[in-house]
Amino acid sequence: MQAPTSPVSRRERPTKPPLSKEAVVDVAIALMRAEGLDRVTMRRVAAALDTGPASIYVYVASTVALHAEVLDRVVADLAVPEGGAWQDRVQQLLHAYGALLDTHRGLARSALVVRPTGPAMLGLFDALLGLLLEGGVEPGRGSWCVDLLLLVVTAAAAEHAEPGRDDVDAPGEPGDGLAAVRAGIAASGPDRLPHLAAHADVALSGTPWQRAGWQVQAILAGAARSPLPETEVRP
Amino acid sequence: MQAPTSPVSRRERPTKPPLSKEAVVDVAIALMRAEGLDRVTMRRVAAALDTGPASIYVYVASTVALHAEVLDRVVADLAVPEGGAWQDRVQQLLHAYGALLDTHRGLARSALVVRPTGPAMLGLFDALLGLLLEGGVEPGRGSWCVDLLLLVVTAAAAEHAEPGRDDVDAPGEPGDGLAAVRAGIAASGPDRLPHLAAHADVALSGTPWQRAGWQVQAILAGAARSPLPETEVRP
DNA sequence: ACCTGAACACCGTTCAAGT
DNA sequence: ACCTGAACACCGTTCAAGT
Repeated sequence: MQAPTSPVSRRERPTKPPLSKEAVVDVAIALMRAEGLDRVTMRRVAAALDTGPASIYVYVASTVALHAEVLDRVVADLAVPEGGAWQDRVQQLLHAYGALLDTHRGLARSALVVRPTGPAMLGLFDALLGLLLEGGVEPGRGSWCVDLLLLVVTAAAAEHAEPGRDDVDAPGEPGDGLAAVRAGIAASGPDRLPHLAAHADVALSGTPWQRAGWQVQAILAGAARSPLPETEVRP
Repeated sequence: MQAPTSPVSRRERPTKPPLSKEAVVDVAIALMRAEGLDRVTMRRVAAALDTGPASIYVYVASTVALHAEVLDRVVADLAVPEGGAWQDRVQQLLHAYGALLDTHRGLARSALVVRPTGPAMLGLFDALLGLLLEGGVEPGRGSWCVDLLLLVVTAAAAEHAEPGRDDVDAPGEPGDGLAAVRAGIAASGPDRLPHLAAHADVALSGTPWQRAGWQVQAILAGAARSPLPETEVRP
């Protein structure tokens, strides 16, 4: 059921490959689409390029740097929505970003951890900040708000990607976070978890995306009402 | 500069160790305090207990399960604040949780990824939910809000833990996210990142904790004003 | 029945040696 | 000068064999 070792093998490129940062990231993305980002390792990328792992370090500083590069390349495909109210455009852009993370296995988890600084990611940040400014949000608030919005969407995507890792889905197995929580509540009992036990149904309701949608709304609603702390600029 | 292979070696326990889930987690925590959670591996825990890695799998299902167990044990030390307004108590409890994540190297990053379901973590969730209910927040909103609050604090702790991994600190080095962002903005230029370039100072201001503090306030402010979507309970 | 030695199948990263 | 083979120092997990 598993493909042979090199999904991008010399069969696809009979001539010697040119070897460049671009080529490395290309191969990494192909590998990710085929098997998920956590199988995109220095050694596998090197193997797909018919060379040793040391060669990759000429173009990319580390494995996490490679993963960050992949994320940035993928994010570069996002387009800023044009029509409609600024809140709707924020929601559309965040939705598109979430969908992007969702279609590339393992990418969301990585994005949750890396704090990416590539040009495309900064472009996304800038676009969202622009929309908030358009909505009259003050720049300092706006930046922190964008931070938070991206975090929420990324976390939702990572959570949504949780269950079946390779298989279709494994109900009740480890990885089924919802069932684990339900079991945990039952195990502790209503004495130790009075509020959770009383409201378990509503507390565990909704998909990660529904939750994220509400959270985004709540953040936007709250941002306009919360003043910044004193410390605003640091030298 | 590096300690010998087993920080918890047979020198500390000259007699045969009893071997139990408790003992395994104890050793894991000791190892984490000494070297950080990402050095808490099955093999090292096994070595510290003078046995082979296979033995650990009798008590813990996997490495991430072990890390989750460590988190839960550490969180169990949190106490719910008693006096004051509910908002202040929420903030105090979140602050304590953040400080906890902050004092154990590598723990925040792990917490960001695992979605823990241990009794202590559920207890923290329950306590926060209780405080929101006390503040008149509706249970469904409250649960999603607690989710978001914990996410924000965890992400702040993970970000704060970024810079010097082993060394004191390495300014300008990879890992200095702030400098990387600044460099990225400069590299793209004000044409491609108009809003970020215009507001770079204020956008990059504040520590992760200051940012998280504001975000928590904004979330609490927004939660009271955002209605739930239609889907509330699922069977 | 319960535990574990040894093996399998991988990793990231470095550096001395080659072209 | 630039690239990389080979080595170093690890991993998680499994399973057949031991007690």
